Amino acid sequence: MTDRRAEIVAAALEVFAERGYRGGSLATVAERVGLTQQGVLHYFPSKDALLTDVLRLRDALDGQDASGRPPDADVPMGLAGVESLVARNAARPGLVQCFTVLAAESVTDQHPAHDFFAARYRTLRPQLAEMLRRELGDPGPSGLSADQASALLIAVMDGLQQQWLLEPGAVDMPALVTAFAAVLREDRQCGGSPAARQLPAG
Amino acid sequence: MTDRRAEIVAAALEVFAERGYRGGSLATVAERVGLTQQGVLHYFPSKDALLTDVLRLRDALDGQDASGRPPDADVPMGLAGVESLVARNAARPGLVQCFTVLAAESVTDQHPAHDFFAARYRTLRPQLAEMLRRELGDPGPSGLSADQASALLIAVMDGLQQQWLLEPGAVDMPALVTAFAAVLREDRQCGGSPAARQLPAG
DNA sequence: ATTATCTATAGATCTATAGATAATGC
DNA sequence: ATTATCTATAGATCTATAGATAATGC
Repeated sequence: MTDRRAEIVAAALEVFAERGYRGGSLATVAERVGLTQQGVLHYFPSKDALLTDVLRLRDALDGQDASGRPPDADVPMGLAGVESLVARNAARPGLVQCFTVLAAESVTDQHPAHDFFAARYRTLRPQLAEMLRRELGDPGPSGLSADQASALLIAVMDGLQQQWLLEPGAVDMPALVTAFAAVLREDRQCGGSPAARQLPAG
Repeated sequence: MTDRRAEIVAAALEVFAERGYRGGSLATVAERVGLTQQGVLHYFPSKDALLTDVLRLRDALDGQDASGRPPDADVPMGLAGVESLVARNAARPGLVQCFTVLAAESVTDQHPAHDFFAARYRTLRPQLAEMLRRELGDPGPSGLSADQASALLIAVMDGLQQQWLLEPGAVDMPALVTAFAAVLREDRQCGGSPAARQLPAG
């Protein structure tokens, strides 16, 4: 059954979040779904194959936006969509932890997720840059080029996750991403004096 | 000899960078310094103790600024100092990788570096915030509070490292950090029209 | 005496393969 | 027949302890 496979992938996502890929064992995954380690290997030919499906699941979950729209909708995510994605992630610490831990682990030697994450960032940077270009111009009101703003926005999201996972109460991820987005949009007073306020021409 | 200890710690930093803490073995560290695994354990009572010294070394290396000033100088690092630290780190991928990999791994269950990294961020955020408050005011010219700018600046540095480690040629860390710092300082045109440019009162 | 190393080894793991057994679906 | 699951087990690791041996420093 595909049910069983999905159950195993969900358990593996948890286990990899808690211990990383190298530190998480098939036996632990098996235990959570009430199987032996060999039972898990009936559904996946290897631990690597299981990881591949976990990464696929993560993408699928992330692709759904708040309204539950399918991941491959014709309308791509805007800056507001990024903000709402972060808000949603703040309620899914397990998913965030899995992503953060595996992404960092993937930079290590011969890690099976290396190509996945390299491709993900290589794709995501120009995609977000294109979105920013469309919404804010290039350079945007902040003075950053769309390419710069894209790399920085991704960095902000990843970096805040790291801090948030270590001390959830100390870091308000959605508020900080929104504050950063506001800086990119420059919707704030200009020059420090309220009287001097000028709205961008766009 | 303390020489030997330092040699072992340096090798361990490399190994943990390449494979993480859980994935890096004492045997690999030993091999690099021409000892057996038991020889390494003559100098460190456990793998954990070795990790503790690696984290200490990282702090020591980071504390030195470009001019080689000692880490506990009375004059704390300013925003320009952060920029030059990033520029220096861009030439030390091994050190950066060790930090990034261990920091992410430290959020996993019962990781021996958890408290180290939690304390590091808990300390660093208010320190950087205080620096930003002094240099840029609170809120700063970008409209961000010093606390927000501090968390975001740390996130930018950590997040860019992740992208840079996966594809070094695609991400110019120092330039991006400098661009972000420029946004915090708002040293760019205001409102889009050169004539309307206003310098902050500070 | 102390320090630096080594060999030997206990005791846990871990992944993956082989092959048995039971249940399900033609 | 195929699918799901288990037991058994090979073959690698890994950390840490015990205790031998050689070299160094009083």
